[in-house]
Amino acid sequence: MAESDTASPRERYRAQVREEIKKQAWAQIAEAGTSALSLNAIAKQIGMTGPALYRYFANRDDLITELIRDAYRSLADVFHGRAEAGADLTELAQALRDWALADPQRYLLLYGTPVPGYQAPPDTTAIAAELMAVLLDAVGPGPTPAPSTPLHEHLDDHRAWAAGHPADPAGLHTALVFWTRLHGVLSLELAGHFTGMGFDPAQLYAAEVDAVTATRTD
Amino acid sequence: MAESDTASPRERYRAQVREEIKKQAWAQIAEAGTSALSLNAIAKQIGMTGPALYRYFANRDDLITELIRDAYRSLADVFHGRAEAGADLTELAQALRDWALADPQRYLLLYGTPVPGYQAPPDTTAIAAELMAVLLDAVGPGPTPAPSTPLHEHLDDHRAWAAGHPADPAGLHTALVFWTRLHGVLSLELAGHFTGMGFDPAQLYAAEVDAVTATRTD
DNA sequence: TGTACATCAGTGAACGCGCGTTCACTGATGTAC
DNA sequence: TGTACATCAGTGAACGCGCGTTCACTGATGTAC
Repeated sequence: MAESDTASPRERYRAQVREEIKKQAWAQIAEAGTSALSLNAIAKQIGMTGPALYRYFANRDDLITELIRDAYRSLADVFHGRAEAGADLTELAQALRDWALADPQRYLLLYGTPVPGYQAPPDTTAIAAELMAVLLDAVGPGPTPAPSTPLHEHLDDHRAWAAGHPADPAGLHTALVFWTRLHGVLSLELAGHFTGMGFDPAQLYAAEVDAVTATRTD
Repeated sequence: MAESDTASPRERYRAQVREEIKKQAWAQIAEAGTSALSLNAIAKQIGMTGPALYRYFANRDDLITELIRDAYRSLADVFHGRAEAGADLTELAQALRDWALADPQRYLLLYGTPVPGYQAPPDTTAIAAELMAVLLDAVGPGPTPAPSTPLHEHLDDHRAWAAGHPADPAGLHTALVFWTRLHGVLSLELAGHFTGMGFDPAQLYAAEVDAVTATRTD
């Protein structure tokens, strides 16, 4: 930890307590969802009184914002790490699934039903854009000539979200369906909508991954 | 209304108040999500006191259950109606999208992040199975011979959820991806994850619908 | 048609609870001379 | 090395609020003779 060299003991202690608060917050979210997250309950859990938390977070929304930021950061780090190791779309998809299953509520905090009345801070959308960039890199250049569709033209006209990435329109499409199709399977699985149906969601997921990569090699 | 012939005035009044309670409940859900649904607030909104609602619903969970049931019923009715009119997968997909956009929170109540600690009653899963049956009917018989994949074999081995429907394995797959892919686009759209990206979700949805039907005509 | 009784919708008070948040304070830790 | 002062983490009491739910009750509506 590079900070511990320059940080004073007090600063290190502060950082430690902040981490403990967040850890307990995640535990609570995992148990009963984000809407049930309570500052008083967290404080009790770590042996403090409620008001003490206000030394570390301005208020409840501030804490949630930090959790969302951490979650995005965590996923972005995983993606970066895999991408630097030369991962293709299939490996990124596997990493996404592993990350989601490791902590379902963390995934749902980012991509599930939004917390009512909560507005995400601008820097989280910046990290989301970062994720998109990794995805577009992994999509890579497509076979030429890519047959153009109405959607491809539409995406080519509205590519602001690609943040200057030079992907061809078909690549933009592939990145989007990577996101939507895998989210489709994952979110229904995490919400428990497949329980009792009997089949293995992992196999459906794998087939969707194949279908996504196929949009690129057709 | 066939009931109004046999129902006593008191019974009709009861049904009327029940409807009003549910209507206000939906209004509240639309405004702040299901977790913010409050019996006292509903009562105040319709000019009653809180305890009065207990004449109509045993408790808060009971009311939510009824709302979920109504939502499933509504979607199932739409599907049945379109199917009887001979709708194909594309038209069912359009109906699904229209239904979801007409009341996003209603869609999210069924397919969004589950209410923590809430257990859906068995009869809602029965309606969900009904929806699947309509979908499998619309998928129809496929081109022969359908090339078999590992997933197809897996689905053929775990087809309990198809409730005896004679669909071929490829058809089971198509029905599943109809569900997961369209949910993928819809849920991200409803959660606001496309806002600010600039492109039109409807066009991405349409392309996904085409891709789903293509899994059947390949 | 009129009276006696039963049904039942809705009220108001109350219970116990937990929430986020503020505020004045104590006491330990760190800093400056 | 020792003393004086500043910083600041955490407490405990309090505020106002809304929640789900129960209970004994009033008063209107329906039923039976």
